Amino acid sequence: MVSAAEMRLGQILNREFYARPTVEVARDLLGKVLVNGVTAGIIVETEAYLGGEDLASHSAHGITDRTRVIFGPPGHAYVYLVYGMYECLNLVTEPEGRPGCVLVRALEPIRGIERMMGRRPAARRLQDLASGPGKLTLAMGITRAANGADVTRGALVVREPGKRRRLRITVTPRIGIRHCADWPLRFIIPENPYVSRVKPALF
DNA sequence: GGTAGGATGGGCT
DNA sequence: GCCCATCCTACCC
Repeated sequence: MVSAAEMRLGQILNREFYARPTVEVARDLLGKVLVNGVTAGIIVETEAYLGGEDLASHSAHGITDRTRVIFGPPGHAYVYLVYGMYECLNLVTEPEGRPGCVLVRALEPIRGIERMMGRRPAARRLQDLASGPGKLTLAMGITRAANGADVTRGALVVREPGKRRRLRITVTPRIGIRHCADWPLRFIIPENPYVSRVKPALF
């Protein structure tokens, strides 16, 4: 899926990138490269979690110890535990004070693949390494220790790919939620085999 | 190919 | 006490 030339990485996404409407950031993160230490993967699936009427968002009931990061400055990681077992990585969006974040749901692994496989013994194929929010954090070694971390510097960052490419993007409802279950807030690179699962396109 | 059910613990009412 | 932004295994076509 990815040529050797494309594995060369570009600039780290800066805070301005994240300080925008959540939906724009979610779309624009597709094709970018998530890096944590020696491991890296191309982001192929994201979901936007908004403020306001979006009751699926953790921020929907206001600021708590857990949700404080989502209201904080953009360009930071929000990592939480789901179902008592798995951790999910979000990137905080919008100007400081406004809630919003993007759930990173799937990656096409490009660097540190051996390392990722060691962390994901259940994965039988490359396609299963990081094709889901819980799988991705396991493979990349991202834990709640990274909650609140600045993703514009340090070990955990997002970079431009070496070669920019025009992407086809499909919009679908978000996965695994009860509230606002039909809102068009999931973004995928449709032909990419590392997407977590197929769901009918809306547009 | 497909899905039902269980593991497991924090957050919040 | 209930609700989960999930994943894996077993089992069934």
